Amino acid sequence: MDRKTALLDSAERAVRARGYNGFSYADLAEDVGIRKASIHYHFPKKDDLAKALMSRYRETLFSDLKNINARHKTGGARLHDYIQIYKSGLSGCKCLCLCVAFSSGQDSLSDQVLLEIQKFHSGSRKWLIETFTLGHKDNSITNVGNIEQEAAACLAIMEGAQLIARSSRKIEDFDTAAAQLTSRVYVQ
Amino acid sequence: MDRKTALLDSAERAVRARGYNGFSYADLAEDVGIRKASIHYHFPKKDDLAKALMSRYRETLFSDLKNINARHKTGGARLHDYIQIYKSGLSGCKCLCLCVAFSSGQDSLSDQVLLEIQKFHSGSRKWLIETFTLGHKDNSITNVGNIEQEAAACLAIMEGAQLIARSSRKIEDFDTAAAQLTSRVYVQ
DNA sequence: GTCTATAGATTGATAGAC
DNA sequence: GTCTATCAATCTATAGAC
Repeated sequence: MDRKTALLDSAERAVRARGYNGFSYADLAEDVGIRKASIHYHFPKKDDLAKALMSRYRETLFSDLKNINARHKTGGARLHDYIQIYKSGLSGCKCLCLCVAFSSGQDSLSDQVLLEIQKFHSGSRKWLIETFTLGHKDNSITNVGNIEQEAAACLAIMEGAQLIARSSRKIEDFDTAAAQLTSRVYVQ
Repeated sequence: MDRKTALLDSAERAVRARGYNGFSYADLAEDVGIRKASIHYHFPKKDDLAKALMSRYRETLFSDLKNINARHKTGGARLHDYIQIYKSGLSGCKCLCLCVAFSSGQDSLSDQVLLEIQKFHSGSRKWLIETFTLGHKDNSITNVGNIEQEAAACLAIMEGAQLIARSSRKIEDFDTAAAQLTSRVYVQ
C-alpha cells in the first residue's frame, strides 16, 4: 500500500477514536513508521489532511450506497444494510463515523472540510429519501410517514445512537435506538 | 457572580462551540479577565474543570426535567418542552449539548468525566421512559410503540439532530428530524 | 520522498511574591 | 485569590541535505 493511503488510514482511525484535535503528526509518524516531517510532503497542512480524509470518507459512503442498491431491490433490505454500516462502524464502541467525529470541534475546521460534511449529510439524506420512498411502495418498510422527516430522523438516529453507544460502551444501546427503524423493516 | 461560576460559564460556552481540545486556559483567562495561572487555583487540572462542567450540566438538566414535570401534567406537553431544550440549546446552530460536545474526543477524557456523561444519558432515558409511558396513557402522545425503544430513539434524535443542524447551520434541519416526535405530540 | 534539524507558537502546569 | 515569571512538553510547520 502506498504511503499516502497508509497515512489517510491511520489518520482516519485517529480522528474517529479521538477527534481532530486529538491526534498529531507525531502520532501518525509513529503509527505509519515515518518521520513526522515527511508527512508534510503528502499533506502540507493539517487541514489538507482533514480535507482529504473527509472527501475520501464521503466518496466511500456514496460508493457503498451504490453497492447496496446494486445488491438489493427492496427499500427494506437497503435500509437494513445502511443501518449496518453505522453499527459496524462503531468497531466495538470505540469509533464514530468520521463525520460525527469531525462535527464536534467544528470551529477549528476550514470551510472546505465543512462543505464535505454538508455533502455527506445531503447525499445521505437524498439516498434515504429514495430508499424510504421505495420501501413504502414495495411494502418492505412499514408505517412510513412523511418521507423527508423519516430520512432526517433516520440520519439523526444513526449519528446520535453512535454517540450514545460510544459513551456507554454498549452496542445494545445502538440497537435499542435503531430498533424504531429495524423493527419496521422486512429484509427479504 | 463569583469567579468560579464565571469560569465555568466561559468554559461551557467554549466546549459547546469548539470541543474540549478546542479551548485553552489562555482563552478562558482572556474571556473572564483574569491571568491564566489564576485559573489553576479554582481548577488545578483541566480535567477538574471538565468534571465540574459535566457535573453541573447534568444537574442542571435533571433540575430542568423536574421543573418540566411540575409545569405540565401530560406526557405530550412534557416531551414538547424537552425537545425545546435541545433546540434552544443550539443557539443559532453554533452550540451543541455539552454532552455531545464532550463525546467526540473521548479518549482524552478521564473516567470520571465519562461517568458523568453516562449519568446524563441514563437519567435522560429514565425520564423519557416515564414521559412516554405517561403520554401513552393520557393520549397526549400518539403512536407509541415499545417504550424503551421510543426513549432511546428520542435521545438519539436529539443529539443527532443537533450535530446535523450545526453542520448545515439550518435550524430547520433540527425541526425536520424532530418532527417524527413533535408531530405525534399534543401539547395542550 | 524521506531525512535531520530547528523554528516559533501554544499548551497545561508550578513556584513563590503579594 | 491573584499575580509575575517560568517551566517542560508538545504542536504545526519549514529549510535544506541526501
